[in-house]
Amino acid sequence: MRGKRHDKPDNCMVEVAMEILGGRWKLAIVYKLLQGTHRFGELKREMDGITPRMLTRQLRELEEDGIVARTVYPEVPPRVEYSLTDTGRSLDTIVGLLDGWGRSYLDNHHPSAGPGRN
Amino acid sequence: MRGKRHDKPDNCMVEVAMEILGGRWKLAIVYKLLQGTHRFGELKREMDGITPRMLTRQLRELEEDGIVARTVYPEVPPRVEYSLTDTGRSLDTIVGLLDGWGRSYLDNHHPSAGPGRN
DNA sequence: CGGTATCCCTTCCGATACTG
DNA sequence: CAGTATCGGAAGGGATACCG
Repeated sequence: MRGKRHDKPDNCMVEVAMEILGGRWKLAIVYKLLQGTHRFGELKREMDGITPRMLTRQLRELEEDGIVARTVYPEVPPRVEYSLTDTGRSLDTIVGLLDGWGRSYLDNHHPSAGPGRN
Repeated sequence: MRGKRHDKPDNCMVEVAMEILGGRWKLAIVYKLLQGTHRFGELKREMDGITPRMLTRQLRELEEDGIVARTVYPEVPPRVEYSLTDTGRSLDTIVGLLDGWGRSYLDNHHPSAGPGRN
């Protein structure tokens, strides 16, 4: 999903969004940060199963793409806070709709009976 | 993005949507099909650079996930038409917003000057 | 606390050639 | 026309251990 950076002379710009948000934990992070600023450790604790390596990587990529802002406080012990940029906050509606869509998807395809190729 | 099928007892269902829509060509396909039913060859011609193998795979996965409906007409030469299910059409708003977001993202991060880690 | 470094496996996905 | 078969590279991402 990465590698070809947003070079889409295409008709449809959906893929641009996907290149930026397509990572395994990207939207989950944005979702958390929509609720407010978080420290590294907070995110790590609240995102079930993520390794520090992955959290760092995804945060750095979101930062480079202008979605997340990283603030380092020169204290001991170190404190680093992550928040959304304006661009990041502009994902509010979309993330909300995706969350709702996923929710109702799990309903309609009632997980009790659903096979779900696995 | 695939493999762990929609098993998210989590707080946020965004990842469910991502597992379904996260493929390289998935949303581009949905985007096309939102404009109406298409035949295999039509999609292939209109989606720049996609190989038949990839088109088949992504269509099949979308079908298994209940997004796309596949209709085979027993004719010679063969004709197969792809359209969206109700679930697929329910992505209309989201796809539109993602498209708009990608578009304005490319603007704000004016591609003329933007470095874009590559 | 907030990360890195290393290793390695899996999945994705593109190229190419072939088929009913 | 609408696919399949096979191959192989590359990116994504998890486990574990260590660092300033």
